[in-house]
Parts: sequence; structure tokens; C-alpha cells
Amino acid sequence: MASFMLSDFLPYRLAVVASRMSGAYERRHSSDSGLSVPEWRVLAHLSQSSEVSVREIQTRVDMEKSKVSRAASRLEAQGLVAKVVNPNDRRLVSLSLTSEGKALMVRLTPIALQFQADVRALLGADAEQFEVSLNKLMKAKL
Amino acid sequence: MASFMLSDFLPYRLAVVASRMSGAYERRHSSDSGLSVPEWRVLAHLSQSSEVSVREIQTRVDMEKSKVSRAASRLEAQGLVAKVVNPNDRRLVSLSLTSEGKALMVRLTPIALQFQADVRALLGADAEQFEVSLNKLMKAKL
DNA sequence: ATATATTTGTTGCATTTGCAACGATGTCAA
DNA sequence: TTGACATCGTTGCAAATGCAACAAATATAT
Repeated sequence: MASFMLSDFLPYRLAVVASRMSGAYERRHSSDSGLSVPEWRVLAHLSQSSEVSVREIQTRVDMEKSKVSRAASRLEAQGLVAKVVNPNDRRLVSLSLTSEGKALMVRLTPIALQFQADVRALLGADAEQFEVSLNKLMKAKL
Repeated sequence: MASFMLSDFLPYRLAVVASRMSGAYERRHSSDSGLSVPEWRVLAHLSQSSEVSVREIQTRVDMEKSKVSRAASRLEAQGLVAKVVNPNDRRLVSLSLTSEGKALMVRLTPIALQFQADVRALLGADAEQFEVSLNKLMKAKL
């Protein structure tokens, strides 16, 4: 039997590409934003759905709730996010962007879209098919 | 302008899929092996190239050298890997699998290959093209 | 040969992470 | 209502991580 090749192993390759891509994107915006990846995810999610709980973000954004909670606290300390107890259900916290947070997202969005465009350009004609497969993997119960 | 959609963002999707896939694979073998991901990577790399330094693994396997060093130490403590100073260049450490380490890889290799086959089956006819694109991203300087 | 610079692997340290426990709130049934 | 149970967000804690500093070994230059 041929010896096992880690460099051909799908989970490995995916992890390496994902880590490099996250790093590359982080380098592009961190000098402006100073955000970590978890903070970026929370901020970006809030920009598309204005009033959300920690739990909502946890499920939508694929992060542990403690990670979300801590990222939200850091964002609050930076003045980018407001945390208010939900009056209808006082267990929930309503997270929303401050005007400062919105302003940051206005600056970050074009950077994100440009980065994504660059990646797609790199893939050329295969980009669309690649994303279809990626969606399959997202939906699959791995 | 349409609001930014994190769920469509490539670095995000890639990170989520990679993390889930690594987790799924880890669940399949950890009950047998007890290995963490860094330990698995070092062990798997050693199985395909018998005598290697920490630096070699660091570059080939895309891990910080401290991560490699600590993973190797844990593997040594478990009796799976032998660490010897290289007599030609005494800065280097020669890592190699013990017979116990080889035996573990013999058990793990079919599990890994089966997992990969399952993922490819999930992607169906698109699997090949997906891996071509993944290779493009691996080679790109992101 | 000697001094300087580079490479290699380990370790200290601060930060981040995942997990479980917890208090607080809310739901449901009897 | 009361009591048992579930849900939400935070926090304590141990482990993992990234980075810089470091000692040892080697390479390079003068």
C-alpha cells in the first residue's frame, strides 16, 4: 500500500487554505480596523441584521457562545457595539452596531468585497463551481 | 448597496467548512488514537518521510515551529515518536516513528482514506474540480 | 583564527480557546 | 401558585496558541 500522504488529505488542505486566507484578509484590514477574526464576524453579522442576541450569532456564525460573548464585550469596550438587555426576554442581550460600528463596516465592506473578488479572479472560470462545492460541504452534516 | 453578507464571504465559508471537517475527522479517529490535530499532522508527515527535523515539518505541514516542537514532545511522551540529535548538524533534531507510532498509523490510515472517500462521494462529480481549485489556492501566495 | 551573523529548537509569557458550571430568567405542568 | 425543567449569557479554569527571547550550534566574513 502506498504510504499515506498528508499533503493530499482533504481536511488538511482545507485547513491550510482556510487559515492562510483568513490571515491574508486579516492583514488587509487589521491596520485599519484592529479587529480579530471573531470580532470581525460578530460585527459583520450585526451589519446585516440589526438587533440580535448572542445565541442568534452563535448559531448563524458558527462560533462558541463564550467566544461570541467575549468578542461582543471587546467590541462594546471599543465603542463599536451596544449591548442592551432585551425587555421582552431578560435572558437575552440585544446587540447592535453603534454609529461608530456602522462607520467601520462602511470602510471595511469594500475591502472585503475586493478581497473576495481577488480570490475569485485567482480561481478564474472555476470559481463558481468551487463555491457550489463549498456550499455542498457547508450544508452537509460532516 | 446591498448590505454585506458574511454568509457569502469566502474566507468565512472556507474557515467554517475546514473547522467542521477537521472536527468530523478528529471524532472518527480520536477514540482510537487520542491524537490532537497538530499531533496527527506530525505523525502523518513522519509516516511518509522517515527522518525529519522540526524545521522540515514546520515548512511542509504549515505549523508554527513551537507548535511542532510541542506536538513532537507530546508524541515522544506517548512513545509514538523518537527524538534524536542529528550528529551531522547538532542543531537539528531527527524525528522518527517508533514501532508503536508506525502501528498507530497502520490503524489510522484506512480511517483517513475512508473519511476522504466519504467527502469525495458527497461532492460527487464535482470532487475532482474542487480539489483542482483547492490546489490553486494552496499554491497561491495569499 | 576570531568575531559576527544565522539557523534551530525550546521555553516563558500573555492571550485565546473550549468546556463546564453557574446565576438569572423564563416556560410548562400539575 | 408552586416546583421542576429549559434557556441564555458570563465566567473560572485548564489547555492550546503565537510570538519573542534565548542558548546552542553552525556558517560566514574579515
